[in-house]
Amino acid sequence: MSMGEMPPTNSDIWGQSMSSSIKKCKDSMRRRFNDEQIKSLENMFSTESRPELRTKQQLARSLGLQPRQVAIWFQNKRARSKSKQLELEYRMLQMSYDNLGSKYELLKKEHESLLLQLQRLRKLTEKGGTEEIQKDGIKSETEQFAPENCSAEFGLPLCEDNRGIDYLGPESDILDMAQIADGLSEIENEYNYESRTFLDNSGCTSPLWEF
DNA sequence: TTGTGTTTTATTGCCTCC
DNA sequence: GGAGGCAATAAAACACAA
Repeated sequence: MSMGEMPPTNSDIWGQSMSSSIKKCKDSMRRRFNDEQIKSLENMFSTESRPELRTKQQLARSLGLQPRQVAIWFQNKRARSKSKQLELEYRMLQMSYDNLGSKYELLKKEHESLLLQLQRLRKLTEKGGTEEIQKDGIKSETEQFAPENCSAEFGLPLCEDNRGIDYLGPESDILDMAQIADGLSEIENEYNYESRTFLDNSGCTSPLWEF
């Protein structure tokens, strides 16, 4: 096509009644819509993604297109829009998943540290208290578990209120805690199993899922 | 220039709704 | 049953690196 030559309009190309040979020929002359046409179509789409037949006919007339072309454009546009939306949702879910994963790892570490603490405490109670240990010149257990030492000892973040090990209360309570620790170990197995399936839980109400 | 990947326009076949 | 929508797909148009 020479520079000054007018390109065939889309309505010239897309007659409704065409023989297959003509259709093939005209098919090979397919043109993309021009900027003005795209702009108008986009404008209409932004206000109404499924316009009525009459609206599509009016738009087609004003743009020099066949109504069918306009209908198809809207159909394709809806499909593109939907896939973009899906892509966006996928990215958001991915971010949420990563976020949840790192949170889980933190909780797991904290859980392991707590189990370790309980094990040490259990040993302490089995040995019969702190006096014997102090006799051997070893640092007293209460000293070891002082809040200021907890973090360095176990790699465990201190409690927000810095209650540390004192929070556990008297030794009779510690015995109960040791029993709980046994239960915890069993629960941990289930926990690990559930952690593999927690994302399947459609009833999850965590705010992490709400953007 | 050409090979390749992406985008855009159009078709086909199936489904739903009135 | 016809109209319109959607998913899948074809094929032309386009972009771009080598």
